[in-house]
Amino acid sequence: MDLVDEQEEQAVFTKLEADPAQREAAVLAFWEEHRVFARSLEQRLGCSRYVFYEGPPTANGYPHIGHLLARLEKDLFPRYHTMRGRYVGRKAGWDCHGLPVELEVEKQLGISTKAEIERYGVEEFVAQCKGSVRTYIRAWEEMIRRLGFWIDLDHPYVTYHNDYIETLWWELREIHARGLLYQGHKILPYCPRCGTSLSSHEVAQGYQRVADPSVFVRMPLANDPDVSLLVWTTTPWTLPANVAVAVNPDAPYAEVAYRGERLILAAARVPAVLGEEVEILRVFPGHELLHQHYAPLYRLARSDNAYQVWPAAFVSLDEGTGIVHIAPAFGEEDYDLGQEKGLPFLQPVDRGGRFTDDFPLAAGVFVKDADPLILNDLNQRGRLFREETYDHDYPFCWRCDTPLLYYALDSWFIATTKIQDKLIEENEKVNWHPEHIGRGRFGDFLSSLRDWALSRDRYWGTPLPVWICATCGGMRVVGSRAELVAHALDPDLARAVELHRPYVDRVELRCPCGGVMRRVPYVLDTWFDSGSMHTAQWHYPFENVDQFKESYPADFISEGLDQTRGWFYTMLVTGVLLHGSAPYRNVLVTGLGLDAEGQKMSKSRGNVLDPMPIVAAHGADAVRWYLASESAPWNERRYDATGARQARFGFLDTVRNCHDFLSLYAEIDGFAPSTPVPAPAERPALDRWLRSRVGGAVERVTAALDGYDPLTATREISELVDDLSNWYIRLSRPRFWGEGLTQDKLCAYGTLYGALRTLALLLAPFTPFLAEAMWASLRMEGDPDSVHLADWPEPSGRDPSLEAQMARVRRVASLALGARNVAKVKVRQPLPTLHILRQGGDEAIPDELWGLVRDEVNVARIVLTDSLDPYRVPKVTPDFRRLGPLYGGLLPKIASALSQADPATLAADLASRGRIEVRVEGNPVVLDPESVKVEWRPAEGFVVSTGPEGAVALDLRVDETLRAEGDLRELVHRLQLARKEAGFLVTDRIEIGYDGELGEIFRRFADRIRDEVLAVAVREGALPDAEHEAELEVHGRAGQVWLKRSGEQGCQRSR
RNA sequence: GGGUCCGUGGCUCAGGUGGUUAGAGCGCGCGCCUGAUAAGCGCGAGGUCCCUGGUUCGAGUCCAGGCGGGCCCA
Repeated sequence: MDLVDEQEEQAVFTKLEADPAQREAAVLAFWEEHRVFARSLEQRLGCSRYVFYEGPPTANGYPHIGHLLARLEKDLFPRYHTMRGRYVGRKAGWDCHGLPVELEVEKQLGISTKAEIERYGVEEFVAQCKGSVRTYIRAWEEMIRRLGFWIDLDHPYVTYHNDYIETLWWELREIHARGLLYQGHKILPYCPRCGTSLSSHEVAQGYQRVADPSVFVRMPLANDPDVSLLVWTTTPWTLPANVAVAVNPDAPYAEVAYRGERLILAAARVPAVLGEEVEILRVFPGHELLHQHYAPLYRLARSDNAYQVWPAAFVSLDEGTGIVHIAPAFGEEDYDLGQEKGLPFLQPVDRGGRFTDDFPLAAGVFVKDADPLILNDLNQRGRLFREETYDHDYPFCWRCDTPLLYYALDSWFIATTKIQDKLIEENEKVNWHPEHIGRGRFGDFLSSLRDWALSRDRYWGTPLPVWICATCGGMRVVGSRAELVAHALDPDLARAVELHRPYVDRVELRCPCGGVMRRVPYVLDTWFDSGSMHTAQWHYPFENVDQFKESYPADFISEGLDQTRGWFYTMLVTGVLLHGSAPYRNVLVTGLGLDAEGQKMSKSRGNVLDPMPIVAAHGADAVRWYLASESAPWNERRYDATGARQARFGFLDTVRNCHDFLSLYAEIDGFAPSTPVPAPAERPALDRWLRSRVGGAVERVTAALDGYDPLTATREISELVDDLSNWYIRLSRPRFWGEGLTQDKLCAYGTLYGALRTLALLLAPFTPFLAEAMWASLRMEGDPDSVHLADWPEPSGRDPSLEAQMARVRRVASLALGARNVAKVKVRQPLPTLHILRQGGDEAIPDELWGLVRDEVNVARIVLTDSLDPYRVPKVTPDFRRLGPLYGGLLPKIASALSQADPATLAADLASRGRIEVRVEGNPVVLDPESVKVEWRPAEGFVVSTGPEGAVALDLRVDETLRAEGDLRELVHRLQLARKEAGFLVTDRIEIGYDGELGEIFRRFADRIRDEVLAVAVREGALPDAEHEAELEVHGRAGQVWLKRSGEQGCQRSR
């Protein structure tokens, strides 16, 4: 199927392919063959830009349905703004470096430690990383193409390419030039499995709730061993490295007697830790404890300075004992205190997280596994006071799930804290959707910034471009390939070298002092890669200076909520550092994907839903529409496979049916887009209404998309389609049935055609395939060959008062059909009158609109009335619960009196005088409205339907004329069914023979029957050569009919 | 412990600035229609709007507290 008529002849409407897979395959081929994406860009060259940045997928796993939502937004808005006349460049990108990729390769190779990687060979390992990345990129490309996500996959930025890395080097030299790059020895979260530190935004990805030990130990005072300091920790494995304890010097501490021993702890903590069963011996300020020595748990430190009490501001009185265990190697505050007080630094744990021989009790044991050994030992030695468990959140490695340890490490940092104010200021200019992310989650993060720990002790990443002189210690941050070559001992090597480990490590530089400089062994936090794409995607400043300048900052980015601390953050930092302003203006945050049980979808949990089978079954449009229309983008959502199914059958197929309805009749009538039709203002009210209705939808969809609210946009489109299908087309069907292109029919064609055209345009960003297929059918000469090359529609033809009147008329029709339903009277049976309770504005509604109700409800006339009381009767009964206590035994008599009184009078009195009076045993009884219940029942021969939006009464009294009319319609219906059973075409002319009691109807309505069922002859008696024969019964009158096709077939078609 | 979002019929979700009888789709039940027909339409059942207080003539909506869940941070 080719979507375009190559001869550029008058386009002819075609039924749309019903199978989504085939339809979309044809559209994809069309896009490919006619370079539609490229042309959608080319035709906007020179127009104002709408700048989009692609957040690069991490090429270390297959895409799942949770990734689709952000991808959809990233396609939808660029498509929309392209149609609005902007140039929306969309460079794809791939995030290729980092631990995740190394981890994948480790798994494939069946290894898990850095030592094994070294043995395997870094060169080969890095090559494997590259290969792994390519595999996943291909899978992503396939998904992106199939879903109709338009992004330039042929010219992506790739974070492992030399050019990309060169820009990153340039950035680091800039940062260094401003004095913001430094090397520090800090306590950092460290993954012992991966053998590297993590930055705060990485740590943020991996908190889990776990039960850890909560341990109290005794530290007997050196000068009074009968008294022990009570110390609390949740990490028993750090106790061997204890070198001090800290107290709050200004807080009161207590010495207490507890079960025969004497303990010291913060007075405020006594009740929580020791309960009631305690005797307070004395209370004294914390500073009295300062410099007291205590007996260590393990004497690993030899210094005299060890094992005494120090003051510290961070000591909390909200938990623990107010006496804090200090191990400088394992905590940031501990480390700082150690530096300040010159405490010994014990590090009995190696880089793999195992105790060293310095601590023989658990040498070689992973620290977390050593907890029981240590606790058991302390218990035996009488130092363990209490052991409990404690539920809290503890950070785990975001990729390999190993518990992180806090470790003193050498690392390179960017001093983000120095630009904190600027970051906050720039963030305030960003338009966040939803708004609360920007000030809440993200704003909070910015106000509690730490310096960015940039270096990683790994292999597959951007090499940190820092060379250090072995002789003088001098340092150079290399900012370009040229600079590398200029200072290299071997310039040829430097010119050709791949900017990766281990190759780049072989490049040595000459130091001004004459010494040799070697590169430090680190690679960068991979977030620095993706976070720099605003600049590095262009290889700026080495190339594309103009490109860069025209596309900074982005007008629009959209990624998942989990990128708050990831890409959103690192982009902001690098953008502000290098260019002095936020790199994006509008951020649309998408919610997380959960599985059907509400669990976060993630590769490690194994609960990911592969979108491709769903796409194969229901189509990309169905998945897209489902994602866009289900909920606000930022809501987290549970995915289930039925969503796309519903979108397909509930929405897309309705759209398709609307289109196919047009094409069916247009083919019969030979209507084409170029066929002249009456001007919109000349058309019937129904047509003018639809035009206004479409114009309103255009207005509202446009406003919603301008406000980054795709949910409202889809809702507007859904309602439009519903109105189109269930009101306009339904009511207009008879207009298409008659023969020939009458004026009215031309009006209907023109209107329906125009509505479908606009609908295709509105749908284009959301369901680009269906929109394209519709456009291929609907486009006229001079139109672009793709809907995606067309301009977004302008609202036109608005007539708000007509829309309001139509809304009113529809509600009346709905009430009336409800009434028929209650009365169980088929719509085929005409009824005499519909009485409508008058509302404000009803007088102004033209009869043309009421006529639609008349036809829809099948009544002879419509009457507006100020009261429905003539068509219903009240029934007044006492409120037994209320009156019982008052009247007791008299109540049944009151009830009987009420039932005998004239109900209409009672109701009228109640309404006009607010009370009613009945006589019971000769005495008057007065009842107020609260004492009675009034139920309304329809009067004999009527049915009344009321709702919040109005009320109608339907007269069910059918006279002989109407009865006969009903018979006719029933008979015609049966004959049409018989035609269909016989397998005749809709346009076939037939002959009919009849026999039996039915003859009465045939004789009375012979002409009308002929017209309705396209019969050329109707006569009594069997047709000898009948093609079809049927027994029929209409309202008790039985008979037989014979059908055959006549010679003059398909005259309508042949015209 | 802090921040933030969410908690509305069986399911998935809407419900600006508080205002009659709280909606939609799907599912379910009952019908209608039959020249869009492996389509179309209507009606109905089904809800303590998480809980408790408060403000108000009036609270799903505003305020406070709590409970449950998600995410993020300590």
